[in-house]
Amino acid sequence: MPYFYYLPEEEGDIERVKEEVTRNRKAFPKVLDVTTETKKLLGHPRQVLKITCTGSDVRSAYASELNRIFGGGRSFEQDFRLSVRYIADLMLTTSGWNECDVEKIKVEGIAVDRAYLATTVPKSIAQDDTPSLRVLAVNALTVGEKGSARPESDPLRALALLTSSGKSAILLCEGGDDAELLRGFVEFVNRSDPDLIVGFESSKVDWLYLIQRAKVCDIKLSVGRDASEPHTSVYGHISVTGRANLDLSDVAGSITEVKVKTLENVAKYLQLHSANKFKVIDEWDRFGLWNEESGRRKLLENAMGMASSCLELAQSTIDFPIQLSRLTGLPLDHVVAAAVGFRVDSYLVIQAHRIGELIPARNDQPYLTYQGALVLEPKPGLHDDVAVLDFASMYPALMKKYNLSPDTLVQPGEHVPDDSVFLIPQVDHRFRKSPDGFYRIVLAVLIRERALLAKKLGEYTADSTEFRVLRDRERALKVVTNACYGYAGWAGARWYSREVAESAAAVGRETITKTIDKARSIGLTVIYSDTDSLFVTNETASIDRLRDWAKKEFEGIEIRVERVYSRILFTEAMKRYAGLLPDGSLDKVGLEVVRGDWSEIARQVQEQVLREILLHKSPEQAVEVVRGTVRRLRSGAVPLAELTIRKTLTKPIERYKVRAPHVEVARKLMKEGWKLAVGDKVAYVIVKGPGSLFKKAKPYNQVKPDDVDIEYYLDNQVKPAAMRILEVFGVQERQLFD
DNA sequence: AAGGGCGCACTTTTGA
DNA sequence: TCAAAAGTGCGC
Repeated sequence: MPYFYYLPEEEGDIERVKEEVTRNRKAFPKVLDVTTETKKLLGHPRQVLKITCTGSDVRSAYASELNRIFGGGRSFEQDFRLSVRYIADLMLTTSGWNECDVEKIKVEGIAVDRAYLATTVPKSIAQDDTPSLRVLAVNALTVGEKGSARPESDPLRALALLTSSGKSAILLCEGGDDAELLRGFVEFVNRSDPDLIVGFESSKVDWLYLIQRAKVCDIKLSVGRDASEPHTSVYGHISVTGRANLDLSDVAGSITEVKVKTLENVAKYLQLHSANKFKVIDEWDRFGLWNEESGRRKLLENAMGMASSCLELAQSTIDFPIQLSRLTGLPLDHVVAAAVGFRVDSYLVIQAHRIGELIPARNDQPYLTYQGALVLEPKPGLHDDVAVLDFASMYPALMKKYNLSPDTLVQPGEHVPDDSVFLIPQVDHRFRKSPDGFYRIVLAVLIRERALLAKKLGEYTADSTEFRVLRDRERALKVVTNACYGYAGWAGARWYSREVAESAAAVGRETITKTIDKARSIGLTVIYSDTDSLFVTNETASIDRLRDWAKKEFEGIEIRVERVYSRILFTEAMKRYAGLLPDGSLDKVGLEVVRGDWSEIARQVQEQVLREILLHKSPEQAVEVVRGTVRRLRSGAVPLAELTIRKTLTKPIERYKVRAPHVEVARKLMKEGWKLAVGDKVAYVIVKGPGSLFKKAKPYNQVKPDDVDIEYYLDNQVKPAAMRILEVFGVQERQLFD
């Protein structure tokens, strides 16, 4: 049954409140039971009332009513969804196994193999295997005559469907009526009865379109296991009852190596077999293709190729979200859609419940910034044989070590013995050494579990199923552990504490500063440092000494050699460098070449320059390479695709205060009927013409090769990308041009 | 019905 | 003409 907690302002009031809630049936008609319980509020035991109701919808109203009558009291957990309540109370495993006694029953209208009535309370059991799940991949083809397709008037042209058991269908809309297509979709889903439904950007594109079209055609999109229709739910995802509907672009979002996150790019990066079976075809090219036979065939083949890639992507990546779901207690479809902060939040809620803590509501606090990490100015130039040392999980380790937590924070002015607290340098916050704070309790569990898993991993070979399960579980633990620091500093967090985050950053700075000083004092050259890492000359004896020193000095926080560069190049800029790894590959950090907002031609030329420099130490050759690119550009031989610049719309178009090129292009496209939303990338090319740059930016598909402003690309793309590196070697700009 | 933190580099626009 | 502000995307 739904319940919430009420903590009166004065402890003595508890009986009075209890009496009121029990007797006043007029104000609290749906109260079922009231009991007194001992819970903890930030570690302090408190007597609270547990008020059980007959409906979940009245809890918030009753909580406010109590506040109105008694004033000053606080209520807790009145906004919990019942499903969350159930999972937390029974400590059930999400996306895992739980056990209970059952009786077989018959139910109507629910598409399941068998139905049982639980006769005992379910209990989580230690069983790790994942059953094989039926997967359905969906890809919708929309075509708009002028601009983006509009669900109010444009029918859904086709729908590619493919299941893990190999059934496939392309549902086509002939003429203007897609009602038959929609009915076919509902039938296909129900016949194949998938556990997972997957797509790419499906919550933003495919489902929205399907739902809208179903409304227009007055068709019930009964694809849930209870024949219900899809509905929008938390974290902006689309929920299908009884099935997990996953938008795989959420999974792809965490792959930082892929800059433009199209299905095509993700599939290629992951080397999926299906990667070459399709190409993402831009919206504006579709209308032309759709209206001629070979084009239409291509579009349909492509749609099926995308569905097959979605299926493969789901099968190859689903294990990690499953482990993340188990760890955080969020259902699979929620955990995929939820941002990092909400994953941590859910994990903490369950842990808090486990130790009897009252769970505060999420409420947006006023936002205060604080000083963060330390970055050292690099020593510019080429360096041979450089080791990168770093502290493993520095912030969580420090939060645990110094017991940084809202419940251990000593208020300013509060008198406590100096030796009973950790005094944090620079920021002067104090934290009690005991008892263990909430973050310490939670982080200790996370860190211990992870160490255990790492050990267990060694017992299996890398190709075994067990290994993969354990590795994904370890990754889930890592993600949640490392996000705790950011979570603590997030104003929307339930356990938000600027002091905690600020202190973690401060002890982080202290730790790395001490280590830098020590490294220098024992003769290591420190070339660069950022947050928790140290780039030093690779002298193993001294590094071992530093490691031993750190082990003693920081007890429990270890330095490891993360990697060694045979050769590394720094400019004067922080957070930007490139290194040569022993296997001959280049590691590029922060430079234009890894940024998504530079043209391909600029990135290419920088990559080539870096190669010449790092592999052959030859600025002269590098200059030749750039000159070659300059000639190619001038001759008009560089295709438009390499000149396209992409920038993201980070807010609604009307909120922009500045006429930036990508914003202007977005405005133009929207006027022409294209749909653009926050998060979309705008692709443009700079063309010849007078005036500011924003006047010369054109949508890349509307540009003819002769229009391109080659001078812009020479001066503002190729030159800066190349000179960023070459200026370190004294190369002059004019050497790049004739 | 939502999206962890700060530090830094860099381009382009804006406004004096 | 120039510094500040806006905007983006990166590193950790």
